[in-house]
Amino acid sequence: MRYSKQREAILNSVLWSLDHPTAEMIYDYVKNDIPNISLSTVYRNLNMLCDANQIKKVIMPNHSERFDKTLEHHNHVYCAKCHHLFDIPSSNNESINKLVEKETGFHIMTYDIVFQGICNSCKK
Amino acid sequence: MRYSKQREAILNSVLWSLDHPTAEMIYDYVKNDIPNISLSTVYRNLNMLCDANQIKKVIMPNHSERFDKTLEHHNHVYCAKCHHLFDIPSSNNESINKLVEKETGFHIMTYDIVFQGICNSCKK
DNA sequence: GTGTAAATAGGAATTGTTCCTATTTGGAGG
DNA sequence: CCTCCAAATAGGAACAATTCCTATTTACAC
Repeated sequence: MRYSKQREAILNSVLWSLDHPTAEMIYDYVKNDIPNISLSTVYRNLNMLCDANQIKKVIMPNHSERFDKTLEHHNHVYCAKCHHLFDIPSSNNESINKLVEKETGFHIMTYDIVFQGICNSCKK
Repeated sequence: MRYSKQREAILNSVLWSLDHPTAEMIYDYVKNDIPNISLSTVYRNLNMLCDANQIKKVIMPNHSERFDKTLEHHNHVYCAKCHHLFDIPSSNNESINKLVEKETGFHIMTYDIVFQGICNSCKK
């Protein structure tokens, strides 16, 4: 993978983000540095960085995909009100994979859990 | 909700299905009975039937949504090779909700788990 | 420097889903 | 049985998210 300043900026915007940005958010942010970057460049590089295991894609049912700098497998909880996505550090990934493998006979490659609810600050 | 033969056919196609059909699959199937049914009618009715708790929508990260005749909350395992989606009957939904509520302070409304891997028959 | 494969910009195309509007239909009340 | 009207439909346009296409630019090996 050859160097490009676009990809560097895209990677940095994910690494520096305190959130789980969408491609659109990354696009808007990187445009400050590289005003004529194109959205397809953002998508292409996000996917390349995922393939290269430098970032992770977070599945978001019925919403656009989000990107995550945290590489370890973990789950997320999504606030139906403020639309923020929060991490849940998870411990026993191996065992849940094994459990499902035993139940189904599948070879499990990956899994994702997205909880949905109302977050603490939205409850008030 | 007033009767319509379109909705009846759509509901039946989900109830009779041995799979987790997509809207497109249901559309193709129902067209046998009602050749000039429109895809928007299929989508509208699938959503109405979900709202009326007669069927369930299954979230499918990066794929089109699927529909399920089984109303109890349960998880799914998706074969990355043959693209079939299988049920995993799950038992302790309450406890996993409570656990996440304790960890995050959220009020959890719902959650979905989709495992991905290679199914038994695709392994061969 | 030069050549070339890889990367980009910009926009078109695709996919999945929802929305819009004129027309049709279920079914309640006469 | 009719009549009426709100609800449902067909058909296609619109939309949102993402991927694809192509001519141009760029990183970097030699």
